[in-house]
Amino acid sequence: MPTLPELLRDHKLRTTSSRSGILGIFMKSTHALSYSDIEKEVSSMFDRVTVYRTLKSFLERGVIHKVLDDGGALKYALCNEHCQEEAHHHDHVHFKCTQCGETNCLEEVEVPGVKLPKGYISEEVNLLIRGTCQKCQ
Amino acid sequence: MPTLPELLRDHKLRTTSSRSGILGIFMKSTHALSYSDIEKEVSSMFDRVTVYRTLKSFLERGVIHKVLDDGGALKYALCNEHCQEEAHHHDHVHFKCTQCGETNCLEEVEVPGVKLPKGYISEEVNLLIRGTCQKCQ
DNA sequence: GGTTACTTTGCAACACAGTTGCAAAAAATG
DNA sequence: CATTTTTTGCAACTGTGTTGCAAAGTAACC
Repeated sequence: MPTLPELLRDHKLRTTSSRSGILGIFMKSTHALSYSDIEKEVSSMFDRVTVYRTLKSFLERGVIHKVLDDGGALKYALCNEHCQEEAHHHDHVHFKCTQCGETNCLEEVEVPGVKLPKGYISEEVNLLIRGTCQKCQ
Repeated sequence: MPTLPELLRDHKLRTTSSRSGILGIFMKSTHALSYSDIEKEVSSMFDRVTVYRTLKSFLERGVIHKVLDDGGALKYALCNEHCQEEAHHHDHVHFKCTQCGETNCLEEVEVPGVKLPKGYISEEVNLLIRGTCQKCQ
């Protein structure tokens, strides 16, 4: 498991205070974060635009990936070993709790193979399950 | 297959020109529609707010369902027999073409069963596959 | 058909997500 | 430490989606 500055260097990103700050938030979070989740923690330190541009850099370099949401705002989560640059399979299973609103990446659950009609070529599979999580019962 | 006014009546919605107009657009479309797709066609007839409120009514009464999108705007599509009020299983497989941007409901493809870790209770499963469609190769 | 009750519409205004251009500040490189 | 390149902050903007309120429309009943 690489350290924070290593993670930035590995993805060819300069170390700046906003990148360290925002990456740190991702590293200590157990669930996917929306822009506003991040804003809340860093609004006094960095400009809105900087937060968005930092997220964009992280996405482009494969540090984080998008997590779909049903209607609400897009969320973001750290990539694990399985979705790094080389392997890059980017198939994800996410669980959104309708009670607490948290979205978790379910690493344990494997994406089931889907047989597409002929002519369709799959690049990325995203499975979003809505329901109730352990904490909220 | 019910007619347009029947469809409205079946879902306990009054017949108004905006509902007829917008439902008509859904009925003749082969793919999921975003708000702006609809806006383009009806902006001269109805106010923005009316379009949003019509979509909201359709969602609440089960005429249409949300179609997830990766980052872009949310889309909407007509419910078929499988996702009507009673049965209401609401599990969907959608395919978004990264070339043309169109999103289709894949009725033929069945949602694969997913084994969740204990404690998670599933209510709705949404599978979004990104890739290239038949038309765009 | 006309009156009443209730729903829907349009307008104005707002909240939030996300983007772009540009000049100033901060990194990396020699 | 000077130069090049990247990153940041500010202002301004686009787009999605919502809310309050008064006016218009729909349905239902006499």
